[in-house]
Amino acid sequence: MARLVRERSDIIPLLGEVFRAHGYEGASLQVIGAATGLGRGSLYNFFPGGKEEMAAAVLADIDRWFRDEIFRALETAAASGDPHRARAAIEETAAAVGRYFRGGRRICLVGAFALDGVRDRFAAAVAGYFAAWIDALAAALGAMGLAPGTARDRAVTAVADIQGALVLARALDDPGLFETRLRAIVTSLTADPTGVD
Amino acid sequence: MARLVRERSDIIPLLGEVFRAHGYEGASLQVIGAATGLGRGSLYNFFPGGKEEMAAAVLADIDRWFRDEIFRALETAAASGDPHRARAAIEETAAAVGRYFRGGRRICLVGAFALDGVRDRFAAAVAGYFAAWIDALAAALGAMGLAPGTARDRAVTAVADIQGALVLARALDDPGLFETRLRAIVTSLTADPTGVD
DNA sequence: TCATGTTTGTACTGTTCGATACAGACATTA
DNA sequence: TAATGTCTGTATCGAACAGTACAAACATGA
Repeated sequence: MARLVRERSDIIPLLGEVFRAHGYEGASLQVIGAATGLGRGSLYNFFPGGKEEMAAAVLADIDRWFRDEIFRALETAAASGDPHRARAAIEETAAAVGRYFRGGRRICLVGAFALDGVRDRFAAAVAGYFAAWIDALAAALGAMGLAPGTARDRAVTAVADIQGALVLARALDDPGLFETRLRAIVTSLTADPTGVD
Repeated sequence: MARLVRERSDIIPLLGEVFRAHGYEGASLQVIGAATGLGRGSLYNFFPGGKEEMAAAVLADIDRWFRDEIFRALETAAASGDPHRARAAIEETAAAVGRYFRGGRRICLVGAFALDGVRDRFAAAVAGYFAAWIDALAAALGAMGLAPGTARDRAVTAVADIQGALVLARALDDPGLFETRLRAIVTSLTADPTGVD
């Protein structure tokens, strides 16, 4: 049993950047090979299911990262029942999200897939990612004292607005727009949650 | 000079729906042919530049529609200097935008292209579309009494948020989410603009 | 050093891609 | 009806596509 010279997990982030740069259909095996430094043989060794398995692995990796770094922190803070911890978690995870998207220079691959023609093929992964994000954020907002319905509405709004900021920042080629918007989104999310604070 | 049996302009909306459904790369000439009922010969007769010219024509058509139906109404109302006309124009054009996007069942092709790998090829058209939208909306908000900087910030926010609502509605396969968000966006846009109203 | 199973590059498969060539069908004008 | 120029379907092109086959190269454990 020889040890793996290169780990499958080392390749997935590279694949993610390739799909971000070229889209699913635009990321040919030639492009993927050039970006990863792997030949077809290696790629099919790691991903027998071909490009579809590569994209699924990338989506799963993104999902795992957000669960570990964002959603869990929000839910842990929410479970504590401490409004201040919940608020702090929202602010800290928002900063982490800002770093993840490279201050607007990186798009959300899940959002891009949602608008792409391949949406149907990955519909479950796409929907699950956003649903988990909304659930985690709503839990934290609930711990801050908001009514469940209000918390959910605000969570949906915040997640949607982040996506919109990424779209517009990319469209106008203005990453700063994303950072400005992200700050405003967090501010409106954490400011005066109960109306009586 | 024989009369055109089929107009080029009749085909462009069909092309738009094909690109929406399959993405740029995913919309092969075979798919395009099936959707339009035209053979390769006809398609290249109307669009000698091939698929890239088709997509450019679609983007130009979308741009023209928004200029005619949305931006002009906003700017005309803004030019009147009447705050009530400006506010009414914002509400009316928002309703028109909602109808355009079929209540969240239709994506924004320009936004989708912004996130796609073909972004660079159509960067000017994509940026121009959103810049014009922001300018028109900012003008109307200015006529409502907002300071230029505030008006622009709110316009950027509204346009971004609409895009985000479209992304999330698509991702969660929940068109109603778009309609709810659109109403909220308009409300926050037109409510208490000056802070002293 | 040898045996074992994994990883890798190369060559190749059939298919589909965007694009072209072109002859015939067509509507309109003369 | 004949001439004219536009439109359209089919056949076909070379290139690129996703995916397969397979033998050499490799790291490891014995």
